[in-house]
Amino acid sequence: MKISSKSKYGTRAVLEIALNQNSKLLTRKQISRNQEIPSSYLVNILISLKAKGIIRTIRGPHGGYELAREPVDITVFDIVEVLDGPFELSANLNDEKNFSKSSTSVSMGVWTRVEKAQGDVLKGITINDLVQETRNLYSPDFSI
Amino acid sequence: MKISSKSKYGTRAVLEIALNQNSKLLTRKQISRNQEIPSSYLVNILISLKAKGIIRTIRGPHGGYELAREPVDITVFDIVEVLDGPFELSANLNDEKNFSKSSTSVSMGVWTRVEKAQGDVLKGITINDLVQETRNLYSPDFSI
DNA sequence: GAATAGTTTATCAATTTTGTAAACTTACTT
DNA sequence: AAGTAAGTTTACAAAATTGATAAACTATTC
Repeated sequence: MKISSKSKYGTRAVLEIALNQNSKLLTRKQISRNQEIPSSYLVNILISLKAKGIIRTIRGPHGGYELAREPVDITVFDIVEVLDGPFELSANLNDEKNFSKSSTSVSMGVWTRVEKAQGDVLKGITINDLVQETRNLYSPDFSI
Repeated sequence: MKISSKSKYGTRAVLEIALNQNSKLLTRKQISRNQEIPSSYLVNILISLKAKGIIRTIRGPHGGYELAREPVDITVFDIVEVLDGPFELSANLNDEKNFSKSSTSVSMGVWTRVEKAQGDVLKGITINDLVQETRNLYSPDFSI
């Protein structure tokens, strides 16, 4: 799997929405401006995130985007899988055809292990974690 | 970082050379045939591997390729770094420009952790490991 | 010096990624 | 009900990357 800028944009967009979840809906324009993501590219990303049930929308005037689940229930893996997925381990199978050859099946095991490690890291980070980290950076705890 | 088929070809090529290291040099044609890698694509891969000191060559008739280091001293990370690198963690810095913004620097931390996890897996697997695994598959130990 | 095998360089086609545009739908407001 | 602000859908296109190929070149052996 690859983590393209689409996933990076997507993660920042969801984080942006999460950071404002108590105030109001965010419009695409606001997300685009605050996170410096091309607005017409952001369209595609938001649509995908909605389709996967990560964000929710309200149309019409005063509409916008909000989270569909609690930040603690959204992992970065969820976002990356939508935007750069599918993250299935079997993806490698199509890649290296002749896996009857033992050297091929052995090397395949390497890529499988790498993907698993990636996935584990991404599954271990929730949007809530990122919100907390961001708040800590913004107003750090200056306890001596 | 992404692991393209270039790295996959490269790993199989080095493994192929390692599996034959006691017998003789392997020509590009042999590697190409045995591992089903397009010969003219393999050229580029072998050149890169040589430049990085992973393999060594002898030119002229009866020439070919051999390992430049012991299989136990070549990790898959070495190979992937040559062919899909650079694997530097700072690569993300160019990616997400405005990292003065705290949400950006927070999300960057995610990708850094993913790359680190990937790298750790790749650094933990040597060509010697792959040779052993391949031999085990080829003539397994049938102890009841 | 002829044959073999690696080297270098340049190019090209296919794919993927990134980004844009325009017509369309929904829903609020007056 | 009309106007407007928002999200939706579809299609397309530019840019970058990847995968692959070819041809001229250099070194080495016999």
